[in-house]
Amino acid sequence: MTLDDRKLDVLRAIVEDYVATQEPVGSKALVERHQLGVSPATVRNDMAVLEEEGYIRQPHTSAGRVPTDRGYRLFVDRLSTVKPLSPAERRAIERFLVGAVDLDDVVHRTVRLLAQITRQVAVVQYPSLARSTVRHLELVPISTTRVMVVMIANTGRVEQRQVELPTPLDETQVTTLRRLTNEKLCGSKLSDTPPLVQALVDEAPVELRAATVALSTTLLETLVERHEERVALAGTANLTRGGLLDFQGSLRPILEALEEEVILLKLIGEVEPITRVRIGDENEIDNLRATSIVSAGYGPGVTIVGGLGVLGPTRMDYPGTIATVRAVARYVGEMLAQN
Amino acid sequence: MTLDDRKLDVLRAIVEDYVATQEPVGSKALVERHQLGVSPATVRNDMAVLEEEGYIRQPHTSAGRVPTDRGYRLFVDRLSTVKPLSPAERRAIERFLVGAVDLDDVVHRTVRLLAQITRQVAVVQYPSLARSTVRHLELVPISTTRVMVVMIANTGRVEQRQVELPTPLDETQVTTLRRLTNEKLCGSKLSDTPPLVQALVDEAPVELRAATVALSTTLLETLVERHEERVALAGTANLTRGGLLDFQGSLRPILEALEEEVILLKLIGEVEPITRVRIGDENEIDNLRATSIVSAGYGPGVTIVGGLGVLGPTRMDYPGTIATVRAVARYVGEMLAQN
DNA sequence: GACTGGCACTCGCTACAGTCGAGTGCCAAA
DNA sequence: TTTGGCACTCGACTGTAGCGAGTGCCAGTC
Repeated sequence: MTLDDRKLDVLRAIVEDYVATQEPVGSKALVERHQLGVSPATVRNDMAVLEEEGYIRQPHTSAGRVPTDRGYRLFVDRLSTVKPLSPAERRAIERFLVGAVDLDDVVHRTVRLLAQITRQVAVVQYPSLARSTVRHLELVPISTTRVMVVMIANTGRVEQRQVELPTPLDETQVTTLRRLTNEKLCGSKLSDTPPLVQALVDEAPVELRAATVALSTTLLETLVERHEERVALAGTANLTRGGLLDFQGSLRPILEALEEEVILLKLIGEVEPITRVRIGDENEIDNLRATSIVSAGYGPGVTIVGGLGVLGPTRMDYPGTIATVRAVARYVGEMLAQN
Repeated sequence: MTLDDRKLDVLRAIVEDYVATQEPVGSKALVERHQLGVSPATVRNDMAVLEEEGYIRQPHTSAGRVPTDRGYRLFVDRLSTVKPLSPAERRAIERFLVGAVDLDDVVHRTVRLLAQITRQVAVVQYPSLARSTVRHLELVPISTTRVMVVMIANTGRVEQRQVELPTPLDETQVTTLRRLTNEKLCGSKLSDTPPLVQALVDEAPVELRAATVALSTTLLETLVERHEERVALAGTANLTRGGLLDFQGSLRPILEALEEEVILLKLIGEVEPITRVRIGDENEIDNLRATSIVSAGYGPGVTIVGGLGVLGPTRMDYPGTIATVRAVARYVGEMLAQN
């Protein structure tokens, strides 16, 4: 059976009320708070249908209704309109992000901003190395048999590793090596480097061959293979909002999941600029079956270099959260483009 | 009145039992579990005295006794002997720390290790810049009017900032500037740099004067004044251990405090190599009055470059935690010394 | 045929009373 | 100084009863 308009209105009203009050909503309260134009009895009939279809459920026989994950999904897909940000929020975002001195700074400010506006847990991925291009590779001699290689990416990320050299190099040899690697790798995407690095080794003059091998091994191992993603997290205290009602009193599994970078990356590592919503059970991580995640990709212009998002109880203000995440992602992208 | 030995034994037994069971301990249970050689009635008399002196208290009239902060303090100062680490723990520490490729890696491994062994929240401060010396300053041209300055410290920390130049510089000028700054600043402690930076500006050739000013302003502002401390955190999920009994059910204030770097630094930013214990109310941070913190300084050799520590309920295994924190601090120091 | 008012029913929540038992303080005797 | 005994306290648990929000169903109405 297909749901008629009024039933959808009822579902929308239930979601809105439940999100606002955190209490199961009954037929009488519903007609009082919304202009549905029908009596409680009618609403009850509609509710029975909605329950049969799996969009709402009763915690106990004599209680009101609560949306199911499926109900939230329908709400998000068809019943809600994206809430425009208030001018105050808009200004807050702008003010928060200007004056960042540093990529680290941008990321930290962003994650705190997101947590503060949405009042939920915020996660921001650093621009992915795999989607960055090399702007410069610097070799800094630490001792005669050790150099620190510093890679600066176009996204502002800076990564460094120490490389142990098989043979000592003098100053001019380091300079040559620096020139060669930069000529070869500058401007290329990090994910495309393996063949370039190979070429670098092949073309290196004999006396630098061994050093080049050591250098390229480190580069490939640390930057490409274990491709070094990073994330920032803020707002975990917001999980305690709403007392023990959300998450049936146990933050444990959620806090555990949030400590795993791999999991966070899976949640917010977006490839597309689309705002994505994962509701409760739709989530792949078992520990997070009671939460919803709203995430979006960001990047300068149209390319996406990383993801960011927000995690909260399934009972969340989806329209508001979606709007905020989307807006913040856009602003961060602009921030990066200026760089 | 001064406490005789048996009363101290009773206090020690109460602390140990309470830490183990998390339940108020009564006189009968106490004589059953410990060889005190006296009857419950005698223990009750001792307990009355200990309570009068403020070392223990009764949650309610008909309940057993629970140590007060003051009781824990006495226990830590005079009644506990540092528990030697088990060989397994020792091995775990060693295995965990070898193979770290990077300062970031060392810090992250350390903080996870600490959280895992102590089963509490762990905090590790990155080596403080204020106590590091400059190993190398690298200038990387981003455009003709922009350079990225990368500072490499002897502790392995690497910090970078972009500097906007008032006038364009060519390749050779950048090289000169690099040479000048390195000659001036290499090997000096970061906290001692202000006069050196001033000298650098004064001695710079005219055509580099403006650039030097811009560079030194950035250096002073970001590295010295806001002296850029960083911390890593792990194990927040351990706060939920022991159900809602610790922290009277509200993790909120604690999670909030843990999000503030400033607070974390106040807690574990040690100057001395001593293991320090702060118990409950002794803490300056209001949000953390229900927690205890065990912290220690670490560094290569005898110098201290940073702090690390552990945070948990006042009801914690002090001897074990102290031993672990101390051992981890020492191993991290050795790690850094090898570098 | 859709909607509505009425009604019986369910069941979680709260209040209250009663019982149990761990633990205490005190006292007199050893 | 220690100990056994005893009366007392009070939290935890159990069972009962009443309340009320909310439901499903049905007969009547538009």
